[in-house]
Amino acid sequence: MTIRVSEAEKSVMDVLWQESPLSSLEVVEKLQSQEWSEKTVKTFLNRLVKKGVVTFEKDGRRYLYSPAIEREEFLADESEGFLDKVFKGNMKELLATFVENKQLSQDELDYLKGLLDDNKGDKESDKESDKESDKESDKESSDVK
Amino acid sequence: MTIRVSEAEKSVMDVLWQESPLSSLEVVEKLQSQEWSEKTVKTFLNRLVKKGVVTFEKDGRRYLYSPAIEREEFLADESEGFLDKVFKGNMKELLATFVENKQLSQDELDYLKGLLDDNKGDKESDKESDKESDKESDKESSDVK
DNA sequence: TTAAATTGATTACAGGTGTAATCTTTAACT
DNA sequence: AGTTAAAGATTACACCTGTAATCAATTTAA
Repeated sequence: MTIRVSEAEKSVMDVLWQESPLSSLEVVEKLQSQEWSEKTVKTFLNRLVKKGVVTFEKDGRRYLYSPAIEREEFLADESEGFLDKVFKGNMKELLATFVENKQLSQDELDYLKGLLDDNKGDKESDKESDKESDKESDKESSDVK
Repeated sequence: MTIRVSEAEKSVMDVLWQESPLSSLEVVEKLQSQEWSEKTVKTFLNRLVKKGVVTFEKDGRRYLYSPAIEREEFLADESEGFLDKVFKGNMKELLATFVENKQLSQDELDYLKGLLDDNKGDKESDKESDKESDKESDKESSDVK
């Protein structure tokens, strides 16, 4: 089940999630830091298309690529898998590991507390909203799906 | 980075972390749910030893295996990697994904709040691991890959 | 003491992944 | 229209992983 996307391929997905559609060369450019040959990146794009997580539309001789799955959905999937595989589903232990090991910043702490409050109040409702990641300082109402 | 332990190998580590030392057959037993042949499990033990994350002592004809790394250390490593690779280091987004997607139980929420309070008290001091500290540094550069 | 059984070591093999190079097609230039 | 250069498709190849089977050494049973 759940889509299998390798590490390197994830990097490619990340650039497409940032902006799309993009030609293969544009993707290559955005991945300069990885020092991958253009050929390598094209291989990844190819594999991603085969896996059905990236689509493309023709534009003359070249393709313009776009993600076929949403980032949030993907992250949720990955997180679920990580929780199960590494922490055997023990959410408390996972949280403890992150909180204790990473020494959260005050900002992150506040953010998290906000999340908790929302979450608690939310316990019964079921709403739809749209947020974008990264909200500095105080947060108000950011909840997703 | 550092230690690379595959999924299947992690399952083996899990049983050794639960109890050790164990003979290969005891490990196989504890992994019945996985429906792996005894041969398969032995392969994993072998690879884990080669990777330096499991040690053994001879007991007559057979080996008794034990983890060579601590579970907490391993979890921290994995978590760090997950944060970086999947969330590109964005801790807030990671937390949000877990909290929002998993609908934490009241129990988990309380637990997390407790963690946060502890963590906050820590905010100015500069100490290391306070929790379950049984820190015996057996620095043995056993690293693969 | 030999044979049998058990245990770890070695080998196998296909599918995924990182990392490309080469092949093929076709838009584009002369 | 023919040639070419660029884009995607195909092929390559070694290492990792899942999943074992077979080999070899050695303990134990006959």
